[in-house]
Amino acid sequence: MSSASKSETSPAAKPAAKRIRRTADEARRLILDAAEARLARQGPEGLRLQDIARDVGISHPAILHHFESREGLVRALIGRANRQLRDKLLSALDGDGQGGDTAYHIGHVFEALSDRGTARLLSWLLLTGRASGEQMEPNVMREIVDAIQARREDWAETHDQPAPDREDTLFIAMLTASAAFGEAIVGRQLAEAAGLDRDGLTRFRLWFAKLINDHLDTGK
Amino acid sequence: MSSASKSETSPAAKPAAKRIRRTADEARRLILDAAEARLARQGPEGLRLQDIARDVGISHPAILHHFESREGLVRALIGRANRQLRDKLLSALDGDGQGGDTAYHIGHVFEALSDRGTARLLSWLLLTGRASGEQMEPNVMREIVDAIQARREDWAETHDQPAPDREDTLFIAMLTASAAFGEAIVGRQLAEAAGLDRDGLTRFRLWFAKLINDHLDTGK
DNA sequence: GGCCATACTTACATGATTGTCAATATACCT
DNA sequence: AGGTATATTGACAATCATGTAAGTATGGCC
Repeated sequence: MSSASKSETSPAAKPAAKRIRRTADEARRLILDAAEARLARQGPEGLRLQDIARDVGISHPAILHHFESREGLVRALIGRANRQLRDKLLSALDGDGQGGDTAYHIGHVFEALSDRGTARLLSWLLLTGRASGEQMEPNVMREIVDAIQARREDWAETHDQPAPDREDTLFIAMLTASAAFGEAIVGRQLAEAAGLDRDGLTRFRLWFAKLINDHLDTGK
Repeated sequence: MSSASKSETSPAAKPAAKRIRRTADEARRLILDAAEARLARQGPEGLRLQDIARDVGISHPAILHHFESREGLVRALIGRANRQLRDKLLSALDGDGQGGDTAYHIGHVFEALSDRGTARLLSWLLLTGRASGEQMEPNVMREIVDAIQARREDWAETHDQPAPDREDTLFIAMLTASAAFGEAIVGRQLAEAAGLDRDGLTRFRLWFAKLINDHLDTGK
């Protein structure tokens, strides 16, 4: 009845002649990678210790050894995803090569957020009720808004325009974040349903950047 | 170690003196309601037959009796959510009291989509890999785009303007859908992280409607 | 009032999944 | 080389979730 799901036996492990021993960090990294991949592909229900272990090529107690419990693994996953997202976002904003092109940065933020893996991971966490909100991106969100706002104020000053409203900037950020998240989740289906071709999504992102750009120019 | 999750024993059922017997339809409805509530609150992992049964006040085999299997229940849930969303969207577009105010309709669509329950449910389905895309809203998406496009063309004609680009309309719809979905999932956290008060989200929606409106006026 | 269909229940079977434990092997250090 | 810390394993235990079977009670119908 189902096409392809459940256990998904990976044809990896064999009689396993010699035992491989990694450093703890390396092992943790591999496990988290595998877990993240499963999560992105199959959703929360695909997050089974046995499966992840098989993906990595180890036995499942090894995972418990490194993370104590399944919950521990999940928490580690949350932590790493948060850090990755944070880094991506901040570096997206750091790209200062483009002078005052705010929309350019918005585009980068959009891409950072709409990365399938990260967005889906975080979405799941939010849907599950984890990600208490404090550990989310409380400061990051503010940092980003501040960065964009600073840019807009610079631009306004050099062009002899009135200073932009801060809430307007905040809303731009929220829209970008929401849209990027949403796109990561329903984007494919939406595009498909609308009969949009492969690079339709690319055009969509450009269109969005332009929309924001126009708003920046006209709005104030 | 966890705040409040797991089984969440509802203090409902008691020695249950008399046995309640509902019509099959009524029973199915109650079960689906309970399942949907659990899903919205706890995510996929909260979708356990025992828990749902307890919520309704019945025993878990009763659920199996009505839906055959857990999968059957999930499918029924999908079907109902799709129908509900479809109805909401179409009725949002039917509100023809507002003449040619396209943004007004966009706002309604946004609200229909960003309903927490529905959006989270559908998100989970998409994340899980169900919702094959055919059963999604293939025609609905097109219907909506067509409806908006028709409106825009009417408006353009009466105002002696060039006809609007259809892809532009499509992108507006995609942005609205993505943003609404995203908002339903990360909206709270985002607003919280940004230090936005309770009706900040309302202002955000208005702001978005205005953004679209401006685009409609200026864009072409 | 008696009969029938069926919503519902209790008790049990089955399978899968997390977690524990003692034992083993490998990298590193002296 | 030998010793030690620990990454890793296989076998087992405990729990839990779905699903089955058989019997019970209730509403509708004649």
